[in-house]
Amino acid sequence: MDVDTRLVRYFVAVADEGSLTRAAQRLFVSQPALTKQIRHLETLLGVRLFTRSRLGMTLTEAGRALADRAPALLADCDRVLRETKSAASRAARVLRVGFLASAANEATQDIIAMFGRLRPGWRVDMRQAAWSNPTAGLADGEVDAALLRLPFPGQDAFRVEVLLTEPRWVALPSAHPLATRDVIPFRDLWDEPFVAAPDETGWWRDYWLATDDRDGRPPRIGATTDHPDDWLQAIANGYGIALAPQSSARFYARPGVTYRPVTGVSPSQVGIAWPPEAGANPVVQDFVRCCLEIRAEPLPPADPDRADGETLDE
Amino acid sequence: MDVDTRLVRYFVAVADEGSLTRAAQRLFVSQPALTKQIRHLETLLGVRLFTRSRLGMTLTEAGRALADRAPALLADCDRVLRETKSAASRAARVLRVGFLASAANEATQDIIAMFGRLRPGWRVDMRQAAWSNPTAGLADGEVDAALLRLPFPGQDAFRVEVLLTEPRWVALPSAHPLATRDVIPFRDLWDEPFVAAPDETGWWRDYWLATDDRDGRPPRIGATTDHPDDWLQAIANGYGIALAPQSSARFYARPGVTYRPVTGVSPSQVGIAWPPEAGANPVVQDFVRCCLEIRAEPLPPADPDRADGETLDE
DNA sequence: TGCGTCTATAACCTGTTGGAATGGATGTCG
DNA sequence: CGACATCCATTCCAACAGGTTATAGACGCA
Repeated sequence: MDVDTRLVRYFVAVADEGSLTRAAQRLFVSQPALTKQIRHLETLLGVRLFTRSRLGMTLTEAGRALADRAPALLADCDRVLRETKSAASRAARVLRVGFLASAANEATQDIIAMFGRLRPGWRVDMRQAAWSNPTAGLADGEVDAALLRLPFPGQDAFRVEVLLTEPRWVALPSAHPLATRDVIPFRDLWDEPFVAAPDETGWWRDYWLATDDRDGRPPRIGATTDHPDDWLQAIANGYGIALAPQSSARFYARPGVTYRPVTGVSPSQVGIAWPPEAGANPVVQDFVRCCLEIRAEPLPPADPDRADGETLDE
Repeated sequence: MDVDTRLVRYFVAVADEGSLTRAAQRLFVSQPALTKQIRHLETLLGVRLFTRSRLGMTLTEAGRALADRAPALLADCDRVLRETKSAASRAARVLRVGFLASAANEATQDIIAMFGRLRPGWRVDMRQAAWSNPTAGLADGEVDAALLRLPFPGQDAFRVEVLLTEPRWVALPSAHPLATRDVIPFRDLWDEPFVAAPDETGWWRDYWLATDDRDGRPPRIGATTDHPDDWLQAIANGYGIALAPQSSARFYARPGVTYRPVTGVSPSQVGIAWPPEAGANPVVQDFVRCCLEIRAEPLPPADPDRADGETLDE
């Protein structure tokens, strides 16, 4: 009795949504494909999992039994695969650290340097992730730890420590009328077109559109990008504006793009996250400890440009 | 990151056997197919799981990590699917009981009758299994409990109670020279061709060939069958002889087939088995209780033919 | 009556799986 | 030393499974 975990994930999506159509778009497959797969799962088990109606798909008792147990099963599955990949990198003495562009900053090199002293012989492999991968590879075991903007989707399944908190600013085309203002209230930006992250990032996309701070009215989308370079390009080209952490003003400075402080949006946080099972991995623990130490007492700046910007968290 | 459980099972087999070739025949696939699948799993994970050599396949550290965790994962998977199927039959008020032909006997009807009084409204669905399915569907959740000959492959994963112990006899073509003897020492049968269960039953096949009682010399196979009817037919046709529980002499009497007691082979046991998770299912518990009650005090025989044969266990 | 919202079905394309045959490297035994 | 056994890898081919688009059918609602 072999069941592809994909089938189970499909099942969970349909059970969650109560509808093939909606589940299909959440999974980025066509509705007929989902129909077939769910039927396939049912014949595989010899059990009817849903009762169909015009209103959608309702779980049968058997379906309910599976829906109750499947998420834990899938999580176990993911954990085992993560542990396997982690064992491989451990054997090679490589610590894989994922990061979203906006989550790395000046402190990162200090962290790596400190880790290097703590664990000579180990190599840190920093992997930048696209925004469509909001856990930077943590979820599928591609990395042992990740520097992320908080919150991130699925955060509850991981261990997280906050490293810093900083205000969100806005990035505008330099020619934009508001670019001359010193500080911009967010509500003045409600009707501006935004450069957004791809749909499939869900939560992440909404966070950077600040949908919570718009008083319910929907954002206008001027462009969608998946990478910092495209993002800057889109803003410079005037396709739209975007919120960004304050530190982007230094890291992603570019002619044609101007950054300005914004009032009326909550600040953003950077955190270090690692999978729960890495609690048993002393190397990951050491890396996390480096992050926390650097947070507590940043190394003395080698360069005066270094010390501006972040507000330490605590 | 979706991995078919089939891939994991393949991996476990190769890890166990330390060889693609041997694992392939255990899995009843060709060796090239296995080669491809293992490579596929490796590229899927982005991790080398084995180091290849002329001596076979050796686990890498990552492979060891996976091999340590995979069996539990697969067991969880099977359990969840079993529970799903079980929920379905429970909702329909059906108790599914599997049995191997030779494990059902006169007591079975008494058990069902007793269960019927204990659980009115419930239906017992008795499902005879082929010998190629030595757990009678217990392993893949097709049944809630099973009447089996002991021991059976994978027995440790289930709860088992012994119901009766009876000697093994031999079934011969009536025209066979030995058919005139009252009792036959097993060693007189060592060189006879046997009608055996299919290869893939492994343990089960060996048990009924009594390979343990042959002093190391290999059995001769005259024919292979997967079902009682074929089995009787093969014996009647003279393709070979076979060991069988004493009670077969009554249940599988047929012109052209003669049963005789045999000395020098261990007796056979019948047991009731159920999955550990069914401990939470009172209906399964009731059925097991019926089995044990009938074992302890068989109902008074309605027919004089009924009481011969079995030796009660304890 | 026409529209929107569901699921089911049909026709089609492609990638993957599995089988048989074969190759190549390496030991082993007479 | 040569024949043979034992591994894994490769190639070629047939079958199938999974995906897509387009469309049908059922139903409630304005």
